[in-house]
Amino acid sequence: MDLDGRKTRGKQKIQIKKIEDENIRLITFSKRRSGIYKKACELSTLCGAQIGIVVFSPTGKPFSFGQPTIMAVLERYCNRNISKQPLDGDRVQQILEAQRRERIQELNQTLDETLTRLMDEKKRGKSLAQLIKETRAGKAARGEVSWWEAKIEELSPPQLEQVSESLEQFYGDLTNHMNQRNNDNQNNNNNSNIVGSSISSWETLNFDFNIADFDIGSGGFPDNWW
Amino acid sequence: MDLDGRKTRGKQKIQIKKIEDENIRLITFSKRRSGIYKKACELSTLCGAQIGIVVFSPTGKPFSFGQPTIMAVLERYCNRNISKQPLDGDRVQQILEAQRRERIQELNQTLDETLTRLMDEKKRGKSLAQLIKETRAGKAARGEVSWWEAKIEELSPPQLEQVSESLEQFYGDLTNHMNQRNNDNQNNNNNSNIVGSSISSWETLNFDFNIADFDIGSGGFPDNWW
DNA sequence: AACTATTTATAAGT
DNA sequence: TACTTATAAATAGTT
Repeated sequence: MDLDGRKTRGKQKIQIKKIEDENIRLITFSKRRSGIYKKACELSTLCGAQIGIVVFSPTGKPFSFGQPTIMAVLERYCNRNISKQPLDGDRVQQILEAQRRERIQELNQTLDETLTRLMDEKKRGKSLAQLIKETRAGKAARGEVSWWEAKIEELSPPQLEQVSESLEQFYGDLTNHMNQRNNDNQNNNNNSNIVGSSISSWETLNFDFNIADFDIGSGGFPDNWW
Repeated sequence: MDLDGRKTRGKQKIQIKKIEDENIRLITFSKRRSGIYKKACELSTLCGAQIGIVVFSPTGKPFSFGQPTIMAVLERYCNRNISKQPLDGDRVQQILEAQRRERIQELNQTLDETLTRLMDEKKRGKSLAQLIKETRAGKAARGEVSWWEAKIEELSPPQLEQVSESLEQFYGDLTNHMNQRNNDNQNNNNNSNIVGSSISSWETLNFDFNIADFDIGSGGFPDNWW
């Protein structure tokens, strides 16, 4: 490495992708976590903003930063300012659970209705493929959006929200399905236990980018665009 | 202000203390919040770390960033806090966590690489449709699975978990992206206040069932086919 | 942890 | 809100 005179090569540009070397990864994690904390602290001071950060290391160890405290920020975020006790993860957890369940339940109902309608049509002898096409066409005609055909940039914020919710539902249902086949994941530390769902037998499900709509702007995209 | 020839004075050093001018404070908040999100995103990608950030603006508006989603991170964090689990089990837990994240990261890396390659090829004038088909064919030949073409029933539980996680990531990115465009959705009872994302240039993204794969077996399909 | 040469973030201006 | 510019700050690779 020809440094001709210089002591080091200084900071080198790196690609934003997973660091394969475990040692370097851990060091980088440490350095950058500190950097983010510092930025968070400055933001808080400069702007009088509360901020909370939770981060899990590559080995799964939890870290957090909070101004004034992580729990104060999380509780405020969860709309329960229980200003007395700054420590009650249980409470936060309960609120999160409740909110999520509510949302998922709503979404499942919507899905149920849609599918019930499809099944009714099916009994009248139409092919499913045809029905799905029609459903999609109908939605399009009414300006509605199905999560599987969202054109992100063209959507209004409310529509985006619909897409987002549908995706969440889809995710919840997938998780549910997964746990049906796989009833030995009783770890109490992850999000595997989502409510009962309308979906109980996906045959085959296939996603596909609609290529025509996937065009890229002239400027390329940043390192971390995904 | 004597700039003698220079167009601006560039970045000036500032004291880290509360910015009194309200306009500047708000602008600074916005810029620095974005900066922190970007750092968080990079940390996540580089190190395979989950990270969640909650921040309240000077005016009290909540914002958040999450990888894969703010809720997932907070739930994970809170679960850990409430379950003062056996300490020796803790170590095992960490290892399992780490392994799980490895798989997820691999999957996402594959997706990254695929999409990066697609973008590169696109610049060289090939149609994206053709390229994605080729990519999918290649993966199929190697027995690999992309989340957008998962055939649920054929997947092993670990694979299902990968798909699930990728979907969650996708959902998180979508939500982040969505709120980047939509910073006036302040309903404090849902996940609407998320901003900043790893995704910064989805032009248009489109999902589509691949109808051919969506066919039903000869005997029709069960009551609860979905 | 410390050191530097670079890259990256950003304050101020437009 | 987005872009520009010059400078301050963060950090990759190394010791």
